[in-house]
Amino acid sequence: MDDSWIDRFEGLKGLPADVRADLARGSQVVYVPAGTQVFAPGQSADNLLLLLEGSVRVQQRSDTGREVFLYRVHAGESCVLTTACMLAFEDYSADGIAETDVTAAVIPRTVFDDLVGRSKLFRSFVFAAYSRRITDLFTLIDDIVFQRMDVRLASRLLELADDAGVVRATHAVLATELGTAREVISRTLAEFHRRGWIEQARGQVEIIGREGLERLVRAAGAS
Amino acid sequence: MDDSWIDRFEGLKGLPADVRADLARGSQVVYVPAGTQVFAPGQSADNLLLLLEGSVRVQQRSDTGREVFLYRVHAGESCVLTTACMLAFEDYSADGIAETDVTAAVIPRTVFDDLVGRSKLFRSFVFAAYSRRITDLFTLIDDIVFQRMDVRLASRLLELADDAGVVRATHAVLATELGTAREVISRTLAEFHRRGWIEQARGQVEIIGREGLERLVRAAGAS
DNA sequence: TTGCGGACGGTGACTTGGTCACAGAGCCGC
DNA sequence: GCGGCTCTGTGACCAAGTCACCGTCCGCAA
Repeated sequence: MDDSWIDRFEGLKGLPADVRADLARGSQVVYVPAGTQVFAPGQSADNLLLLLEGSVRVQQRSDTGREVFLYRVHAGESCVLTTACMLAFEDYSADGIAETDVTAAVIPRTVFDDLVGRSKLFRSFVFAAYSRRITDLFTLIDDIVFQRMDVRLASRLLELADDAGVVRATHAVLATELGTAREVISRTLAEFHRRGWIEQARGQVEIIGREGLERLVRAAGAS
Repeated sequence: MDDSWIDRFEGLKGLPADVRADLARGSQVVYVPAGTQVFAPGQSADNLLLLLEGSVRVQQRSDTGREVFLYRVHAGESCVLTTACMLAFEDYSADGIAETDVTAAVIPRTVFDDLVGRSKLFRSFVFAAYSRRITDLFTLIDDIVFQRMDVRLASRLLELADDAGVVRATHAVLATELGTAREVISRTLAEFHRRGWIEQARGQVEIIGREGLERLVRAAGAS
């Protein structure tokens, strides 16, 4: 039984041997190709996911058919918000979509519940994950309400850029990430380009004036 | 030892006698006058609050000094989001303010942790509370991003009105509730008045055309 | 009683952001 | 090289947030 993946999670390293063994035995490592819907609203979640590789985006579909990006789960993190709904036997109201190919450890409801009951350390792990997500949601709300779009876009570009400073995403994708309209992204990017901070091509943005973007973000004092 | 308050919580009624006794013994019922700051950012929460009477509003203070209303905790509910931060030993980033006089049961960290470990039912209670709050936050975000202000205001007025259809709140208060500016509230209320839905007086709004407001809310298909 | 200060509400001008409609430009398969 | 797709750009318009300022109401103290 391979349990080496457990060590990728900072909060789980110190698990006592018996708990660790039960976790390894009770869970299963799965592979999910990019684009898969990992969980969906109305489908009650029966498993806790711990991401080993890749990333999952979590978003809320609104009545009007539009979507808001809520947060992103990276490797080494857990999609912990589903657990509340899982244990409460309530339906989840958000979508989870694999952005890249994903490997994850799947922990069934019963195993999870047992571990939470038995191990204080596992409890801390779970609640710490909650804490982080919730704080994220709070700052998201704060951003949406008070932060200007250009600042939010600049900050997101810096975040999404690869080592070469290139962001591979269409305007439409960036728009849903920030919960705004495509046109707004187009206009703002045009402005960034006018200031010599970026170059644009179909489906990608290249950052050529990092300092300008960073100055803009800093001037607003956040994120 | 008076433990009758426990029965006010639907999810705790079925607790086994020993767990129930420990909960009653380990916790304490306190009285807090209106206006008290129940918890504050930067002050790590050491207790879980279960509200018996009154209500607490939870809001986030932003860097810019403004505030967003996040949610309201009513009697019979718990302020469960603090628990994550409590167990994770992280600082909470939101304010909690008693809107009315409040009586609440205070459960210290250690007792809470013990109960979560021991009782499956208590676990369900906690996670169900989480689930509800998180879903609330999701719909809040949804509202902020997609819903028109007039709809949100109408819906909030209906929610806050007492039996006589009167809402006691200044425009400024309504503004922070909805995360907008006072002027917007003033203008929107003026419009509602023009349509014969409300009467206004200093510090209060009287609903005289409930149907109009309800129709507006329904037409937008939400809340 | 009057007068003062502070809280509350109203308003106009302006900026930002979201919506709508549509047009052109790049990409791909056939 | 042609249709059909996706992606991007643009102008007009509306909704909402910001700024500046004023009038009004209320409580209170001289």
